[in-house]
Amino acid sequence: MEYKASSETIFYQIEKAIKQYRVMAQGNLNKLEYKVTINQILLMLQIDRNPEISQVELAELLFKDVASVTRMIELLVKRNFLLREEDKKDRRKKALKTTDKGKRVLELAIPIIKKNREIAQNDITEEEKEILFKLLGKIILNTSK
Amino acid sequence: MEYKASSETIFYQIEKAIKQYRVMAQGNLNKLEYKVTINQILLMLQIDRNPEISQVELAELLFKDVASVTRMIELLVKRNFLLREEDKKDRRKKALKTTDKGKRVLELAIPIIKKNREIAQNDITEEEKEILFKLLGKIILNTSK
DNA sequence: CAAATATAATTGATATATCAATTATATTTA
DNA sequence: TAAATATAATTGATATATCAATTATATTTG
Repeated sequence: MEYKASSETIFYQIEKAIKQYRVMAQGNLNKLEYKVTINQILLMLQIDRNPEISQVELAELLFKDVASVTRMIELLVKRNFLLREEDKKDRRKKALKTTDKGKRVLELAIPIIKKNREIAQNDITEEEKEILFKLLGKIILNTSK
Repeated sequence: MEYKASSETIFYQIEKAIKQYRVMAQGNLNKLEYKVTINQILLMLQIDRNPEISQVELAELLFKDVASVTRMIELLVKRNFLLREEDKKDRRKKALKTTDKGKRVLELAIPIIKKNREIAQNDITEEEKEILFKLLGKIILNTSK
C-alpha cells in the first residue's frame, strides 16, 4: 500500500515541534527550586486568576481529562500548592485556591514560561505568527466533530 | 505579573490542533474490529517497513521514551501483532517483525490514517502546507538543544 | 588483551491519559 | 413535588510518559 512517509506530513512536524517545545520548556522550569511541571503551573495559573473555575472547565482549557485534573489537583493539594474545599453554592463542585506557596512558585515560573515562548518564537514575525495561528485554526475546524 | 493569555499563543493553538487531531483520528480508528491506537499502528508500520530498526530508533521516530517503546512492544507481542526475538548480529538488540495479524490490521488501518490526514488538511493548499511546515521548522530549530 | 566506556533494552517508581463506572448533588420534567 | 435527567467530581483499571537505575553485550582505549 502506497503511503506517505510520516515524517513528511504536517502532523509529524506539529508533533515534533510541540514535543521539542515541551522538553525545552520543562528543562528551563527544572532550574527552579520547586519540582513542578509546565502543566502544573498552567493549572495553578488558571485557578489563581479565576478561583471560581470548575475542574471540568480546567480540563477543557488544558486539553485534559477530568480524571487527570482530579489527580493533578490531588497532588498539588498534598504538596501544599493548592487548597481544595467544598463549594458553598454548588456542593458538587470544589472551591480551589492557590496557597502562598503556590503563588510563590507561580511568580517564579511565569517569567520562565514567557522566556520559553520567546525562545521558541525567535525570528518568527508577527505576520508569520498570524498565518501559523490561522492555518492551525483550519485544522482545528476540520477536526472538530 | 502581566502575562499573555495562553489561549492567544501559537503554542496553545498547536496543542489544540494536535489534541483534536488525535481524538478525531483515534475515533475513526476505533471503527476497526481490532482495538488499537494510532501510536501502535505507527509503531508497527515502522517495523513492518524496516525490520532492522532498533527500539532506540523507534523511540526517536515516534517521539517517545525507549521505556515506553519497550512496553508498547510488549503489549503488541502479547496480543500477537508483533514477534520479538534476539538479534543474531547484535545480541543487545531485539529483532522485531509484524505477524500476519499485525500485517492485517495495518492493511485496514492505513487507509483510515490517510483519510484522517485528508480530513484534517481539508481546504489547506499545498502552498499553505509548505508555509506551515516551514514555520514549525523554525520552532523546531529554536527549541533544539 | 583487559579495563573502561558506550549502547540497547529492560525494570521500577511515580505521574498522567483514557475510558468506564460510581457517587453526590442540581436541575428539569411529568 | 417526585421521578427522571444532567452535571461535577471521584475512583478503578490499564496504558503511556518520564526519569533513574540496572543488565547484558559491544566497542574503544590504554
